[in-house]
Amino acid sequence: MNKKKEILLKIAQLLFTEFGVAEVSLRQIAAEAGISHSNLIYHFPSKNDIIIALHHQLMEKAIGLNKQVQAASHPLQGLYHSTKIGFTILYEYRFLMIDLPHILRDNKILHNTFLDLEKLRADMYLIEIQKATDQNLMRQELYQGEYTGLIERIKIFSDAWIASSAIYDSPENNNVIEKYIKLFMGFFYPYLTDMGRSVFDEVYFQ
Amino acid sequence: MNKKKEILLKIAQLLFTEFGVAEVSLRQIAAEAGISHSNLIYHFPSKNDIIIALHHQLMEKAIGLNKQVQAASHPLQGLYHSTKIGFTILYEYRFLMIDLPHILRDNKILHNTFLDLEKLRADMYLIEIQKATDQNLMRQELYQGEYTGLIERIKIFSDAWIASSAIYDSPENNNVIEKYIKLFMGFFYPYLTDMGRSVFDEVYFQ
DNA sequence: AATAAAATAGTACATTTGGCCTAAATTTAC
DNA sequence: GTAAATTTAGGCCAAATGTACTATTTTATT
Repeated sequence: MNKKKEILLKIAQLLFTEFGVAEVSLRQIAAEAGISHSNLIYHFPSKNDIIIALHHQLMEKAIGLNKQVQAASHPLQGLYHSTKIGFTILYEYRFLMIDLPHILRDNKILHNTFLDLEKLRADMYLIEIQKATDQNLMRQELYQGEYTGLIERIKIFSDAWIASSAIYDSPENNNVIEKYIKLFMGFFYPYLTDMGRSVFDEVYFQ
Repeated sequence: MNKKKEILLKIAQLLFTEFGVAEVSLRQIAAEAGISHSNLIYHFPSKNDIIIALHHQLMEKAIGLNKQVQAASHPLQGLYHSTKIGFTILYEYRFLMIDLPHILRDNKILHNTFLDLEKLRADMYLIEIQKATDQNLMRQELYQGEYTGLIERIKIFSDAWIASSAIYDSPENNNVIEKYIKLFMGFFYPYLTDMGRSVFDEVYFQ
């Protein structure tokens, strides 16, 4: 990726975050970058191209940083750390999440990428939960599909917390990430065994 | 409310649902209604006025229909029925939920109305949970603020399931409401006592 | 240094959109 | 039946936006 393009993307990202994707025009981005409208178009023919490039950046970061947390001592710790990192990265690119339904509607490629990624994540959660039940950290299902349902709820939460934050949290609040990580971890608590809870407390309150 | 205005609102609602609020212009709505652009503006000076009117309709319906479920025999039943009705109404006006962050950002009045309503709902949930623990249908909190966290997650889910559905579910799927009601009810299951679970199964699988 | 490629700016155009004003038509009220 | 009001339509304007084309400047390559 070109140095110049990265600067332009950074500016676009900041504007999108502050005003929303729909409210920012290519001309505004160009003005903010101190270049001409035509020049911006030379680099990114349309707003969609900018969004795709930013989305690509996000994916790269997510993959890169996730490698650091492969070796977790137990499932709950891995869950906690990958959540923390994932949420932090996502928050940087929160304009994507706030506009998610629109962006994906307008963009078949991103939509498919997104669906693939979500599928991977769902599988990952299923494996982690499986590990946790094997190690007697989480209890067995009380009914068929209980944990599948949990994962569905988790997915919705993961996609939605940023939009929710935009509605409920004041812009000055800079503890939002912690707040939503805590809420996220709360999803698992009622499924934990006694042993699971003591491990959980240990991980969570280091 | 004027008869003519109601027709116009219905048309706007359908267009918003199909294409999204941002993508529909006043001229399109007017064209669809078979009237002139100026005439539509005579009734609704701006798109915002249409959105506010539709939001008002939604509130009226929600209040009206909720009166029918005041007398529930026990907390879980009340929760289930009010969820069912609430979700059904909300789905009719799903364009509001899909665009929620944008609409509320552009509209201080709606934003405040929304926050007030969410506060009421949170209180309602707290009361229902209190009732359920008193009647030994739900267990006591395992830690301070456990149920407050649950309610927060429930709120996010309630605000987000429609947007999530727009991403994950195919448009032909007309069982989405049932799907998300089921997921919603799953929030409570791990907190239920043995007695609570038998009551739950009774309510849920009538 | 010369030449090709890449980057930048300027301009112009068509389209869309919200807003505004005026005039005609229709309905309502007396 | 007539006057007043409400409702409707048409036209016009200004701003914004995406898009395309051309010309100039800068950078890279040899």
